[in-house]
Amino acid sequence: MNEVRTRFAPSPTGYLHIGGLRTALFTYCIAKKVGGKFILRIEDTDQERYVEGANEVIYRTLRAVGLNWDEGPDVGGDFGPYIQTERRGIYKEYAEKLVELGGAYYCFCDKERLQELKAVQEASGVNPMYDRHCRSLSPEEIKEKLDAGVPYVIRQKIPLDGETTFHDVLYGDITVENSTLDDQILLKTDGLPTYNFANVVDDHLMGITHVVRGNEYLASAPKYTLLYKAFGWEEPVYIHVEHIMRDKQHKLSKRDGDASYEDLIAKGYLSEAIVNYIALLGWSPKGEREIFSLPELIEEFDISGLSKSPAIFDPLKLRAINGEYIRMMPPEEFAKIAEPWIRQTCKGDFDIARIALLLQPRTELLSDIPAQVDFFDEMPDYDLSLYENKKMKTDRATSLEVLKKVKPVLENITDWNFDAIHDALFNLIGELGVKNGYLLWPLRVAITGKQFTPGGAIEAAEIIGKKSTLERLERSLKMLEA
RNA sequence: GGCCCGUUGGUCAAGCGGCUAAGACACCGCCCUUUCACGGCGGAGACAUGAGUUCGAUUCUCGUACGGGUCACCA
Repeated sequence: MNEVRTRFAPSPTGYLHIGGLRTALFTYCIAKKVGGKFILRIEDTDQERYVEGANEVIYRTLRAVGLNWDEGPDVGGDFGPYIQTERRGIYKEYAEKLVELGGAYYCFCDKERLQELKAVQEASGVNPMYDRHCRSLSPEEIKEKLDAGVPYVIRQKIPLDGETTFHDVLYGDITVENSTLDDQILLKTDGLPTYNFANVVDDHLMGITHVVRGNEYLASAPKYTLLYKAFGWEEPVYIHVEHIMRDKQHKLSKRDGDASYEDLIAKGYLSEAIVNYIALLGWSPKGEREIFSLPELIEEFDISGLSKSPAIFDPLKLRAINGEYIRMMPPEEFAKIAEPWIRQTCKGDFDIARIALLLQPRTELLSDIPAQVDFFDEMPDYDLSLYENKKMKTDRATSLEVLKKVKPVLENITDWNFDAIHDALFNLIGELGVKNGYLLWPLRVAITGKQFTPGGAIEAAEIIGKKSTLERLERSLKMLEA
């Protein structure tokens, strides 16, 4: 009856890929669904790839989406430290222990020898593998080299024959011949562990019960099983998830421009929509609903819904989900987040809340906004063909005629508001005995200069005000008369 | 190349031996409507392929094709 403990263990590269974020999300859900703990561990054993400030990117992103960790570098916990470089002594200790247990051995081969070996193997068409040169060194030889300070690594001692079965929740049992497994390096010359070793040690020491990780680790998984066996430790439950792809051939990568959470936010996607969408990539809920908040996701999440095949990232679907989230927002909240986007192309003194209200049902992506509101400040130049509309039965001549009649009606409105404009215009429509669109279509064109606008003629007139409406109308009238 | 894994409409996907093979996005049509959206209704579109097992295969087994992963003192 152990407590469920899961971890997200990113490397600080300064960039949180949405595939990684999705892994974190699944990991988080597994723990939270049963009231377990979610742990953050930084895997920074690669000194050469260290990036300044990268940890903050990870913290910031996870917090922004609501994946709060119970234990981690900055919040502490009983199983720390949670940054691998601060645990270096631990790995050395366990590597040496494994040597004693017979599961590992010292290796003094230098890189040159290894390189040569590899070259020869490749040339002869053999799979490159360490030739186990140091595996049979005598204790005396080892001691001698150690005392002499010869640089060394510690390698895993893979059984020479037999086979190893590794179990994954999604893939079931995967059995491989031990002879195909390399005596991989566990502890590097610099005293730091390799990923494969650090993972096993840390997961065990931190009491991790479930591991969700990318499919790229599936091939090395049997070596983990061997490591756990050699230590006499119990293996966690493993769940390997497939990659998020750009297309059938390529993984979604940094250079695609929308592979990271921050890229997406910059493009105007909502945090909640991103989380919701990526959850749906490679996982499917039981029912037909697909809009879930994070708490709902936790409730709904089930490992059995995970998929074994790669999923292509579809910006269009994300966009649609984003639109759903926008429509679900309280209008005031939408107005708040929309304002900076509106202000990009609409600087004038307008009723922003009113504009936001019109925008809300027609915005899927916040970055769509600027182009929608660029006519408020100033009417763009437009082509007179906009007046021609088959369905409204309008053309330049009918438009000119009707707009001439509209002008005095609008001039007579004293209290400029939606209802007043609406009533005045519909009065006129009644008098003329025409269809609404016959009058309203040309009017909208005349004062906005656009084919599509958020809202119709009345809304546009209301927002830009009486003075501007009449000026624009006058200008359009002149264009039509010319 | 060796080893491992995958393959249902354009995309995400449900399905777990018997179904007219769900649903969503995208697409098309209609309705609503002062444009565009929103909303509503409807439509087109899929089990990679060949054997085998079975009364019956999308579902199980094997082969083939295609795709991916992995073969580092990177994670």
